[in-house]
Parts: sequence; C-alpha cells; structure tokens
Amino acid sequence: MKRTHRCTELTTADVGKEVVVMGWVQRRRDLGKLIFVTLRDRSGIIQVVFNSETNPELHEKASQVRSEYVLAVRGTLARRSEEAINRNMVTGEIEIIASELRILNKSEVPPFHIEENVDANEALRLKYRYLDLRRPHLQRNLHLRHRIAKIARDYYDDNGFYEIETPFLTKSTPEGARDYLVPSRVHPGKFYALPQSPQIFKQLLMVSGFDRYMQIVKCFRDEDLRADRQPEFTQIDLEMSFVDMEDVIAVNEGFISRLFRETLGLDIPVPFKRLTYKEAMERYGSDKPDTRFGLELVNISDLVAESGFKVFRDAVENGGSVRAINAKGAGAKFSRKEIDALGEVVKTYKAKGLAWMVVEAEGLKSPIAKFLTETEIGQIKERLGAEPGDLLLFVADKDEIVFDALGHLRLELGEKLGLIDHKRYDVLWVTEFPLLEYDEEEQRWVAKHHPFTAPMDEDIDYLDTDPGRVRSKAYDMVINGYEVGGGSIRIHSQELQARMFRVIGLSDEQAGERFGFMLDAFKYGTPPHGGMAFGLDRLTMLLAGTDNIRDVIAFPKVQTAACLMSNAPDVVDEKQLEELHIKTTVNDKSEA
RNA sequence: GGCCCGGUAGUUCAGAUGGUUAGAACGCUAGCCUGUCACGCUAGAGGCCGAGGGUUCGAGUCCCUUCCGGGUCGCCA
Repeated sequence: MKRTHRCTELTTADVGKEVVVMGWVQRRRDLGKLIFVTLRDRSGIIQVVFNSETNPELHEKASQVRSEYVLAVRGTLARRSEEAINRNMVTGEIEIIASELRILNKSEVPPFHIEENVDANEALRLKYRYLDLRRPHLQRNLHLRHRIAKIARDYYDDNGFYEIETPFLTKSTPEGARDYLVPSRVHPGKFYALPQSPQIFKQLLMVSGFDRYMQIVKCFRDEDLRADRQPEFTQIDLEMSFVDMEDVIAVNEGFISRLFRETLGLDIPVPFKRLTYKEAMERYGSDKPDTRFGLELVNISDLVAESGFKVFRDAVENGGSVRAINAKGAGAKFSRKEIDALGEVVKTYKAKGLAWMVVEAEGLKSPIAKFLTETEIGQIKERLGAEPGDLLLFVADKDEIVFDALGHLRLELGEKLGLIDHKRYDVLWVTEFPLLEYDEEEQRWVAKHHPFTAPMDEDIDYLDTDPGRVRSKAYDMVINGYEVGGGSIRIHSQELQARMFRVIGLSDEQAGERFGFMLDAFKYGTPPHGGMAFGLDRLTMLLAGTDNIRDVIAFPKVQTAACLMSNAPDVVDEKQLEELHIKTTVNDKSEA
C-alpha cells in the first residue's frame, strides 16, 4: 500500500475517492459490530469506520487494534450523515470507510495518553519524549521552528549573506560563561571548548572578506538553566562588513518584520521603537522591558531627600534613589496580605523593603505616612498622578537595586492586575548600553557585552579615566520583555582592541594567549564590521506563545542539564577515560 | 550554593487530629453493544505511599537525611 494523503489533507472535495492513509491510532471506539478508529499523523486526525456487516474479516482485524498501533488503511472517503458530523474536528464532516487494514506495527500501552491536553507530569513526558512529541502542540511548535529557520535562511540569502559553518571543537575563552570542555586524546591534558557563540570566528570571516555571513548554529554555555534557558541552544548568527549600527538594525528589522508576517500574519511596522539603556532602566527598571503595559517607574528622590523618613533620606544621601510605581486601582483590590507578598518579591532582588501607600478619598493608609509631612505626601501623590483606590509602592536603595526590584515588581503587578495583552507583540531596540560594568568580586571592570564591542565615539576618551561612563555601540532586540537578540559594532582597530583588553585587566601577554590569533588577524586589514545574533529558541517561544523553552526544542534538558530520555550525562568506561588521560576526583561508589 | 513548590495504582489526584484491609477518576484486561467521537454498560487486574533512618504499641501522615522534578536568586561576556 502507498499512502495517498495525510489525514487532514482530505476534504469534502475528495468524497468518493479511494484513499490510503497511514498513522497512529489516536482512539478506538468499539461499538460491537461497528468500530471507529481515529487515525493520527503529523497533519492531524481522521476517523476510519470498520463495519462487520459489510466486511466481517476486516472488522475482526480492527478489533485487535489498540492505542498507538501503526496502521495503513485503504478505504473510500465518505461524507458523514448530518447527525454524525463532528464540528470539533477539522475532518469532522468526512470519514474513511475502510476496505483494507494493515497493522504496520503494534504498540505497548503508552505510559501516558497522547492527546492535546496532557495531564501527565513533564518529567515522565521527557523520559518518553518521542511519545510526547506526537502531540499536536509539539508537532506544531517544531514545525514553526522549522519555518523560522527557513525564513531566516531565505531572508539573509536574499540580502547577500553566505551561510558558513564554524568549528564546535575550539578554544576556551575564559571571559563570559563557563565553557563545556572536550578532552583531547591526541594532546594529553589539553581540552577543546564548545563555543558559547561563534563570535571570534565570524569576525575572522569578515577579515577574510566574506562581507556578509550568517549561520544557524548551536551554542553551549555551562550555566544553570531557567524556563527560557538551555545549556545548548541555537542562534541565528550574523555579521556584516562596512556597516554601522543603522545598517545592522535596518537589515534585522527587515528579518523580524518578515518573520512575523510570514508566520503569524502580523504586521510589525519598521523602524522599530528604540529606547536607550538609560531610559529603559529609568522607566521600566529593566534593560529588556516589557512595554505592553504602563506602570512606569517614577523618581521621587528630590521630593524626599530631606525627608523625616530616614530610609528615604539615607538612600538619596548615599547616592542612591527613591523610586515608585503607581499600581492603578490596586489599593482597592489588594488585601494587606497581598501587599506584604509584594514586599517579598522585592526582597528577592535585595531591596530591604517595600514602602506603600493606599490612596483613599480621605487621606491615605500607609505605614510610612507618619514619617512624612503633608507637603511631601501631596507632592508624591501629585507626581505619581495618584487617585483614590491607587496603591503606591516605593523602593529606596542604590539605583541598581531599586531598578531591579521595581522592574520585577512591575512585571508581577502587570500580570496580577491583568494589564498584559498576551496577543500583542511589542518589538523594540535597546541601545547605548554601558560598555563595561564593575565586577565587585573580581575587583575589575568587565565587558558587559563582550570585549570586542566598540565604544561610542564620543565616549572613547573616558575609557581610561571613567570606564563606567563609556557607552557602547551595542544593541539588543527586545520582544515582550524577552531579549531575543543582541549585537554590536565591533572594534576593528588593533590599537583600540589592545586598549580595551587593558581596561578589563588583561595584560598584553594574557590577551595574546587567549586571543592571539585574533589580534594577529586584525593586523592584516580588518574591515569595519558588526553583527548580531538572535536566540532561535526564544523567538520560537514567542511566536508559539509559550513561556517554556522546552516546548520548542525536540530533545531538551531538565534543570540539572540532564536528558531524562537518554540519561546523559553518564559515566563512561575506564578505558575511555584512560585514552583521554582523564581521572576524576569523584569516588566511583557514589556514582553507582 | 540559597529560597519556594511538588513526589501515593500505568496516569491525574484524594487520603483532619498518627489507628484495622490505602480510595476515586481515567487508562488497562475480558464480556456485551451498528453511528461513536472523552461512546455506553458489566466484571476484573493493578500499590516498595520516591529512598534511607528515627519517634511511637502503631507512620502514607510527625522528625532528620537523601534522591528526583519544577520555579527562582546567584550565575548566564
């Protein structure tokens, strides 16, 4: 038998035709002399009918069929009678009257029922991932992922990009995330590192004159997982020569715009909104703001700098700030307990506490009111546009903590107050990032983006005198509060690059050891260049409307970076370790 | 590494205050059933209550340790 159609390719237009479908048994409904089987393939499901009256042998065979058996069915496509139509099914108006059945394979009873609304827990489903992947939801997500990759390749090809592969077995670069290491058999005691990104290689391709490069590529970072983070993930990576930031932005706006149009049919007009890093932090408390709703931060430092409330006054005196959010209407909605819970949220981000005021028609309810004058309260209310029923929330601390705490509180409030339109996509750029940030632990400046990012021309002079003030030619693309991509114009001058390394505390010698080949390359005519990379997984999540990255990866890992299906990572033979000149410090009893 | 949540039939869950033989639904098996589509009806099988230790006359329940899964902080140039 040869398959003629996928299940849902059949329509009322095909009624009367002899067809052959192949797939899995979704459900069998055995009414005795009449058996209905819903057959599933990647397109969806269709009902097959076996009638003992018209074909007793066939009916007998159909009665042996169970869930997830693999069948080939030949039959005549028929229109269902009016009463038998199932409006909830794509193929609910038709069915196949079977004339031949082949059981291509049997199946054990699956550990969970494979249907759209699974209730089995995720760990079990991950162990049997190949079964979970049969669900329409995951089939759709991976199809969407395929289409995004296809559109990316088409779009960048249309714009003159070459897809070029870069090595996975490469050299460890200690800046940034922890590396996954691969031991070398041939070079005892030496290790390759899996790339955190193809950053250096793509820049070298610019030195080589390829002009425009792109690649859909796996990247590896040995850091702890999150709902939107996996240890191996995929980037749509690209780099361009002879461009400035506006060129890179324009090309990639074109891509995102086309992506939304061709996948969701949505029009995202270009140019996209832009926020500077400073503005994003001051208004949203985040460098990846979700701009689908308001609740913006308001600085009230000047109003309370001299205040009788010590917490506020001290914060301002110590160079920090006092900022607030007006949670419109929440004063009337939230109980005391719920407000206290918000206090716990900000404590997660190191804020010492959350001050609050419930604005009422006559005065206000607030534990801090007694520390403030009538005038101060009046000014605060005015600046926050407070009206009766509002809840005003304050954090006073170093700016960094205030932004972090209120930024996350804002997201929590947006969700709680139902202010987020989940059908909406807000796409924007965040620009003018700080080039460097001070690492307290290591007592040195580190690159915020990576050490090849170019400083903004007007700030270069501060590189040695006031490094924290230098802004970079970096840009992130943010959609609905997710950083979906980022990039920068790179340093292409050998001198500036050396200066950058010095600022982040890398001696010429260390820089030479780590990036020598790159510095060498830069001596031979490096074009001005820049680029960016998109997180394919996150883009797919957003377009699929899920907040779980495992929903868009065929074989994802769990929080401990293990694969529940294959049981990776696992112990290996002693012989393998010997060949690699490796001895672990782990007592093998504890591993058994 | 820290904090929070969870772990009881194949699955999803219920099991006040510790108390005889641990329940339900779905699934599974068998029988009946010609228009079902979460088919229906009848019967049946199915449990190391995540693991180890402790308290107790007695532990699914209380205590300690540990393992597994999720979220999150740190981390993620």
